[in-house]
Amino acid sequence: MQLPDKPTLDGVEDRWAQRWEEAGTFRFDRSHERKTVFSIDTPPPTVSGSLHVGHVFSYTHTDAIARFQRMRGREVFYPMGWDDNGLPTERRVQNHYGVKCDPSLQYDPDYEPPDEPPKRHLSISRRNFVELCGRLVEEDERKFEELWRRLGLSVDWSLTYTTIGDAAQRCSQRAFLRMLARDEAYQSEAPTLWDVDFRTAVAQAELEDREMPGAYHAIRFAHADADGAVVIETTRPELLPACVALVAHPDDERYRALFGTNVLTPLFGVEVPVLAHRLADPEKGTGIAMICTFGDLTDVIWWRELALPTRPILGWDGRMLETAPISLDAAGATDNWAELTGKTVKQAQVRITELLVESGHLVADPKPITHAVKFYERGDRPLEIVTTRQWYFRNGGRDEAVREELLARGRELRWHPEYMRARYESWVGGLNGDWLVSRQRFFGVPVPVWYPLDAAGAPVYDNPLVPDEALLPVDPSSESPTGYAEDQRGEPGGFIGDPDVMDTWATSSLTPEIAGGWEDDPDLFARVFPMDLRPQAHEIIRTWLFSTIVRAHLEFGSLPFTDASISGWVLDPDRKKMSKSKGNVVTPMEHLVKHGSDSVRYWAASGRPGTDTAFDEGQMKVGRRLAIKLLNASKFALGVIGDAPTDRAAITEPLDLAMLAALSDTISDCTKAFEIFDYARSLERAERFFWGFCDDYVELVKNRAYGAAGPEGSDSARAALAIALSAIQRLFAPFMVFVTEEIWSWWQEGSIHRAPWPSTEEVSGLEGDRAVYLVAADVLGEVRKAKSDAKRSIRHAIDVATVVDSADRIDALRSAADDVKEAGRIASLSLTVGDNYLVTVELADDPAA
RNA sequence: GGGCGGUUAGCUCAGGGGUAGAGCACUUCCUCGACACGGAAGGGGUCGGAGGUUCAAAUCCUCUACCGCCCA
Repeated sequence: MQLPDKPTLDGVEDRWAQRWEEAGTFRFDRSHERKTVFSIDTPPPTVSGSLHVGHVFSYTHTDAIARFQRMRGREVFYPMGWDDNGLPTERRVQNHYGVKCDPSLQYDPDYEPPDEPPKRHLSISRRNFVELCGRLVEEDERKFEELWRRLGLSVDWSLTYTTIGDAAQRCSQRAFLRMLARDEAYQSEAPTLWDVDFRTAVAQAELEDREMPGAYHAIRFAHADADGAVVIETTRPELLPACVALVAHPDDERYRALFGTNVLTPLFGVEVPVLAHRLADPEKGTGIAMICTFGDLTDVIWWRELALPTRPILGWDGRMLETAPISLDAAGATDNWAELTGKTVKQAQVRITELLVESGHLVADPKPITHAVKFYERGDRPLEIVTTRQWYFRNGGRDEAVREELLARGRELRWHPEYMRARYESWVGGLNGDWLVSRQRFFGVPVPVWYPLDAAGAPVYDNPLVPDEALLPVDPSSESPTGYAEDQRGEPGGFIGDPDVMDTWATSSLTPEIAGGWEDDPDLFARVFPMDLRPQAHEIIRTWLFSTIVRAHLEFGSLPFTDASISGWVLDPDRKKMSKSKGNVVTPMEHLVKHGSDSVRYWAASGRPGTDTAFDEGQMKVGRRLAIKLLNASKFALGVIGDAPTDRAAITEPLDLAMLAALSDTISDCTKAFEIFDYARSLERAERFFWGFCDDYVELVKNRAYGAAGPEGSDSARAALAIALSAIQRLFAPFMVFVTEEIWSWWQEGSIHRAPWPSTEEVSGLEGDRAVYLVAADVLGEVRKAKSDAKRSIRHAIDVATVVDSADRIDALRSAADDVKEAGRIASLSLTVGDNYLVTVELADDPAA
């Protein structure tokens, strides 16, 4: 045993992180069978910028569970992944280097970005752009790894994967091709939600509603074959040239007579029908609406169900097209159209409103309103709807049977906490279409198909050319399909590559398959899949969790993991969600340095599963205090235990046996809590026992342990202390990973993180009457209180202490009377049976008597 | 509009039929053979509100208010 003179927390993080790496403490041993493995489907953090304290929070929860399982004897498969593919990285690269991607440019192998990002972004080729993305994410990933190591995550760093790496691309493309072969992936040319800034399609899962100001514009449409007019109200007058019909509710008496008649659009004089449809809301505006292709998702439904023509007016860049989709024969129509072309939606709205005023078609001033508008969650402007060819995965959004199967998977999965299941169910229940997976972006996994070109040079989309799985990953924009030469690219009779990449979720929904080496390493895959645990935050249940279940269900007919543990958010001290835009984001490293990693972990582990938790430095200080207490209490207890061997058979004192009974209860509580992934409860139980152990038990027995009552009493106390201390250190090991390793190293061989989790077996047969510990602690507390009330030192001697209590408790106390007297410096202890618990104390005149 | 969670001490939160708890903050005291990066003690709450079940409700049930989130 080697005890430091002055124990300290200084430097424990660096010292032990390095030892763990050298010793391979957390290396996954793949020789274990599936049933002894505990595999974790780690969330790959998005590598675009910096980690924030919310990451530290949730990853600490997972790490505590990983360490518990490891100590319980499971071989833990705990990889780290980096989600580097996708838009966040592209955006970061654009800003960091001041560049933008132009796929029409040629690759420059010697390209170097400017030292200072220029104000006006430089256009570079797709391949150069992707290379810059790769360079930047490598830097970010190094910083992330440094932080994770400092935090003490027990990750096996040799298993690290990235979502843009070859293995992930191969996995993602393979899964795509298999879905294509099973007709679970398909193409469709259809109206699609579109972000005009990113110029890409967006999926339902990536939408959010934002309350935005708008205005109802009341616009008069003249009847085509009769006098008079009908007034509609719209928030989007700029879509007037895209109008294909007016619509009212079939039961709406006001408009019934108009159904089947035609009206003329103002400014453009296009004849459109007045139709009936149940989705027209009589309460909204004037109760009659114009249908445009396309203003919103209801327009899409109307367009489809009423079989209306398509009149697109918006380009992919969100500006009004050059070519009108309508005849411009009507008077003034050509001029009016010319006023709009090239304008953004916003500019067009202003101009068309002016034109409507001039022409007298705007019947009232616009009425300002606030309404929910759909945005891409990362976007800055409202989504538009444009018609494009896209790839979709069937996810139950259009198929009731598949939806039911996925709901059944949600019920099969064990959720922690249980109530999070409701989020999954409401999301799956509300799906309104299949999963749109193609993105018109660059830094992602390419859609692995080509299209043959017919004799006229037009792509034959119905007959895509697919690569052999052995050739994956492929990049169709730089590689040619089997049977074609590169010089046939773009030529009639040749081919073109699909220019799109897949949605980042289309790849990250395969993290269990990527990390587990699906098809690349079948032996590994069989040992880790389905995973035992998916830890993640609640905000991505609809995206990551759901999509992962979809993929595993379709590919394997199983869940991708059996348990999901859902972490909450970190809120700022005012209980607001932390976000970059609010400027209240806390960067973790400074707190790891300031308070110590164990202290920050303690704060994180105090957050109950699923519960949003306020960022609280106070709680970190408590963690710091706990770490120091562990240090000092261990040093002291080990000093008392000494180098002489201890023998559990020597534990005969009732107080020692009572303490061990309480320890047994604690071990049992902590274990049960961890088994249901309630790390916070486990920590709280361990902590409660530990403080009582220090305040009461150690105080009660230290004199006896030093030999005040002879060798037998000392041996009993020393052996009990050794058993308890060992268990305490291990109970805290999943949380206070550095300090527990430190104190374990003073007297034990090997890492505490590979030591067995405490078991009630360790104290079996040693559980005495719990009441002895309880009563002794109660009385000692009364004695302390008496001294404190009298403003005397805790060491002040007592002439006589009298305890009145029930017969049972007096009996229990009698068996620990000598320890109570020693700890309280009580000369005479008088025990009386009575109805009302009472402790009275007579302080000695001489404090040291 | 439907659903989920929350409301307990000044603050942050635990507890989930049997005497209201912890930490922080506050007050007072204590250097005592681990611990001043400490320790002890104390003050402080009609457990959001109203009904109900029960010998007994912070806890179970119903309604309700407010906060947050999910979905439409």
